[in-house]
Amino acid sequence: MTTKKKIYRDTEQRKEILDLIKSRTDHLTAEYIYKRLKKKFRRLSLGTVYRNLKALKEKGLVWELDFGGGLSYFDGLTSPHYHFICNYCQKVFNIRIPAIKELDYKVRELTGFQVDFHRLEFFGLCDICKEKSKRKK
Amino acid sequence: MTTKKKIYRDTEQRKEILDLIKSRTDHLTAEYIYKRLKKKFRRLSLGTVYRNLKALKEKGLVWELDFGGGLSYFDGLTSPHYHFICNYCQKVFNIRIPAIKELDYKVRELTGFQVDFHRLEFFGLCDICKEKSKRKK
DNA sequence: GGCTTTTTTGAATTTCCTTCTCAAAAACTT
DNA sequence: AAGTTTTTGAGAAGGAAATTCAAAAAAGCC
Repeated sequence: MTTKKKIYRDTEQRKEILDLIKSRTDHLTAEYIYKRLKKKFRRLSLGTVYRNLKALKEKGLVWELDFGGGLSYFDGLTSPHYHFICNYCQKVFNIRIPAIKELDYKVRELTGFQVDFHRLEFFGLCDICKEKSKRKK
Repeated sequence: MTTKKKIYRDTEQRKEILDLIKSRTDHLTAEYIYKRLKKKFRRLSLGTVYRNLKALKEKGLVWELDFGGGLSYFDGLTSPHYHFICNYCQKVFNIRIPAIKELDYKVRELTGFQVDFHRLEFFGLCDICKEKSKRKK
């Protein structure tokens, strides 16, 4: 089984998708990216967006985030970090705590498994939604 | 906006789905539960399984786990705990470390958000798959 | 126990997100 | 510039979960 190295070509579409994701700190869905870039590439297709997101993910240039609910979000921040998801507005925020490697060691001790990495997501209310819910009471 | 309390009736199907999940420490998909119980209820439909899983989740009797990949797993262990997913066999294991509340406090300090809970998942190779990959080298 | 009301079921259909197919277009190679 | 391989757009296909609706089952009531 020889793993043939996949060669990626440079296309305008791929470049723009990456630029859009990297230009933002929030997290975009394929659908959103499609709608945004449709203005520039009038013949863009959704399939192309999905294909490129997959390619960019394979190259390690973006992260795919899946918090359940059947929707994927794409994150341009690819250094280890965690996420916060607002239970009210569903927005996703980057949490800049460096990855806590000790957690992996602990699980390795407990289970004997080979622990490579972990994912950590926080849930609650973001500052805006927190204010809103306060006013309602 | 008055939230009407949903009344759940006791049905054989619902009871058996819950019993099956609670009787196991591994994590079951809707499809698996359907196939298992189809033997007992010959006219069972997949829709019924999905409907009941949703109801049981709402009642807090089971957890729905979604690790990306578009498939949900159901967990009968509903006290706070973490998970380990084997990157090779895709099996999900319960990790019995008590929830680390300090993480939530830290994020609250950092962001000002209201942090209710977190989810923590570890990835790597389980003992069986670790052995297999060793032998292959 | 019967009778009424409300929920649940099975079966099929529908929705939603994502992947795939394939001919035409674009990007690399030499 | 010609040949080779990848990528594109458009639409079809896939797959998990949700939904629809008439019939069946459960709970409430007398």
